[in-house]
Amino acid sequence: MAKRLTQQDIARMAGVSQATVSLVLNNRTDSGVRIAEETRARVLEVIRRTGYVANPIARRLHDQRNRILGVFTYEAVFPSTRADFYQPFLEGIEEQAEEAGCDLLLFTSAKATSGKRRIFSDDSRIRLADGCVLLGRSIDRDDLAQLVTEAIPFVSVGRRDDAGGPVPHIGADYSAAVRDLVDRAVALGHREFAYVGAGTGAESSADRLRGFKQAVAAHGVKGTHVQFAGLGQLLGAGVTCVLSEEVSDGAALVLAARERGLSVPGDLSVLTLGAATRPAPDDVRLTGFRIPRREMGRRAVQALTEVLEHGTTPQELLACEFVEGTTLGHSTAQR
Amino acid sequence: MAKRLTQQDIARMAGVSQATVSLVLNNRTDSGVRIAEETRARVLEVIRRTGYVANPIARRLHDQRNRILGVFTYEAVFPSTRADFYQPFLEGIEEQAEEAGCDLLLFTSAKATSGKRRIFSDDSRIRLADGCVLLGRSIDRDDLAQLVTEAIPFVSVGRRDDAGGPVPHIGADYSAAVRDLVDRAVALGHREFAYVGAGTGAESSADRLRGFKQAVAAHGVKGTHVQFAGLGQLLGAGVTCVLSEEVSDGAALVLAARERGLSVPGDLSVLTLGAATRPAPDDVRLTGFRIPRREMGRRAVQALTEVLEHGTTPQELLACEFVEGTTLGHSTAQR
DNA sequence: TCAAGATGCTAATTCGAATTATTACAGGGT
DNA sequence: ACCCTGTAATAATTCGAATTAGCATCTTGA
Repeated sequence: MAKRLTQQDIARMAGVSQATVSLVLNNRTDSGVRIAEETRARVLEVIRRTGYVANPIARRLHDQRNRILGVFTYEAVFPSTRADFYQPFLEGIEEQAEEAGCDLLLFTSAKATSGKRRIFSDDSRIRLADGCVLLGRSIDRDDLAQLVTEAIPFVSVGRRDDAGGPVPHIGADYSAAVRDLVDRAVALGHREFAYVGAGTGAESSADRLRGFKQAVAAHGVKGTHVQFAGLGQLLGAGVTCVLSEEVSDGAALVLAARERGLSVPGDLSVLTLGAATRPAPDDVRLTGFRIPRREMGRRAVQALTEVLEHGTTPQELLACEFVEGTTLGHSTAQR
Repeated sequence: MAKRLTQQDIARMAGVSQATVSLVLNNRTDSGVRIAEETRARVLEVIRRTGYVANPIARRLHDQRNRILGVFTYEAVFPSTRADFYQPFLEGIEEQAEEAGCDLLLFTSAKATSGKRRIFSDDSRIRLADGCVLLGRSIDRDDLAQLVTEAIPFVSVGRRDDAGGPVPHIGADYSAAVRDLVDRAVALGHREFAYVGAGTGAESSADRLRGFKQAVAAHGVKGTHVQFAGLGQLLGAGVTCVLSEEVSDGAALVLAARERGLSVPGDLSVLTLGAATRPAPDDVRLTGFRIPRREMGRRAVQALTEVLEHGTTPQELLACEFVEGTTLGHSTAQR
């Protein structure tokens, strides 16, 4: 196995110094650098003959930039059970990284005792990358705080509360999206709402519930929040419009209603708030909104670039697009 | 932007020399190297506090080991149109990398003029990783040859012909899998076969066709090869069993036959050879074989480890598993 | 003829970590 | 006082390329 050629080798063959080879290679013609045409040709000829290519490692060492962007997730991203959730984000991330000429480093080595990955373990490799994109429904508070205090350049995909300082993020404006849904439902005559879902824990859940509460307050209508809900309780409470955090829960409600001989949206409207931690049946076309996952991925990488270049703390919420399904209709409840 | 910490910085903080930090970091306790427990603890404490991680670039410049494995594909892997193909491979790769404690570097930066990625461009970053897994139906011959001549540690997922030397690979034994299918069909009375598909170009295609030709020759039965085939031509030629390289083509043949009022496998048997470059309808349960994609990914990473440790050139073909569908039956052709 | 200026190239340094050779210092034995 | 042996840490060098300062050499112009 022939050892890889170095600039020193080329220099010897061309009878010049290593510095000259470097200058010729980088075509440096600017201030104070001059190489005789004859010499330049001679060096280029040797390079051509040998097929020499500069060692990118050495080059990067000098440039102080690895052009590597890290992607951290608490779990493997490729298994098909996770793919539905991660893929759109990663698609955007990959796209933008490609545009920026950066490679993506997946922190597959991050393994903790419990099986779940941790950003900071005994031998954290997070700093391998120039910066890092964080992906996941919720992110460990301590990890976040440490990222902030250690001033590691990173951007979270998804809004995050402060953790010992503002957390750079590109999120989805769930709050506005939910308000919009309530607005539409109110316009269709609905006055009795229910929010089904955690509404707490992850920021994304809290944001949705907050939007819900703001909207019902603004319209002066009735809105209740339940973590889990059977169809019976909801109907018994006089609810005419249900907002379900989880897509699959919403779909289940629709199916349950139909089994009871009820019409959706004739007797009950069901809206979904886009959370898809579980696979959902695709035969129910729920009305709700689309989370701009791919765009979030793209913007996160762009934001990370800004962090790296200017040390800023970008925070942005992207709008969710209304999705016209078949599960929102006029309220039929008597006033 | 906060500059990245160096060993020098750690050394200053701990009141020792850079060399000491390096020794502590690498836990060097072998011949002639001694660090007092007290000093070691002090250094480790600073490292822990700062979250310092060695610059992979510098590290790699000196020796060669990052615990970073590269993954090269000629196209983006996350878009949903590609995901079906890449995902199972990547799942295996990720799994094994996690086990090996390595991070994965996706070469998203590799961009060429034509839009299609190239392994070796002006500024190839392939050497950033310890080694590299190559993924794709077909891989550029020149790229392969250069990998071999430059002695870059890599393993191809999928068998590859020699390219200026043997190419390390973990492939699927398409040849044997196709022979097995023909064997089964012959046992059911089939004597007139047709192979539909490229049968050339990518090694995976050539292997399938080769297996087909070997099998029909061994059984002394009739076998023709057509790139594309209409159902009419096949039936007109007396074919009773069709082997379709592409899953979607096979499915299309089945649907076409049924539209003509023919029974599959009553009047015609259709086998698929597992190539899935296009999405296929999932309502046709084709008989054929399963390509062990995930296992190939796993083995490829294992093989890469061997390459890195022993400089070997592993070549292995994994068996494909027979898939009992509903499209292979007894031949009804008169003898 | 000599200083000023242009030209062409190279020596030396830098990047960050790993490694080898070497130094500094303690205590023990004679 | 002297040498010897451990012990603990550091100085110096290496990897390959990029860059800056600077050294020769050759023209000019007065």
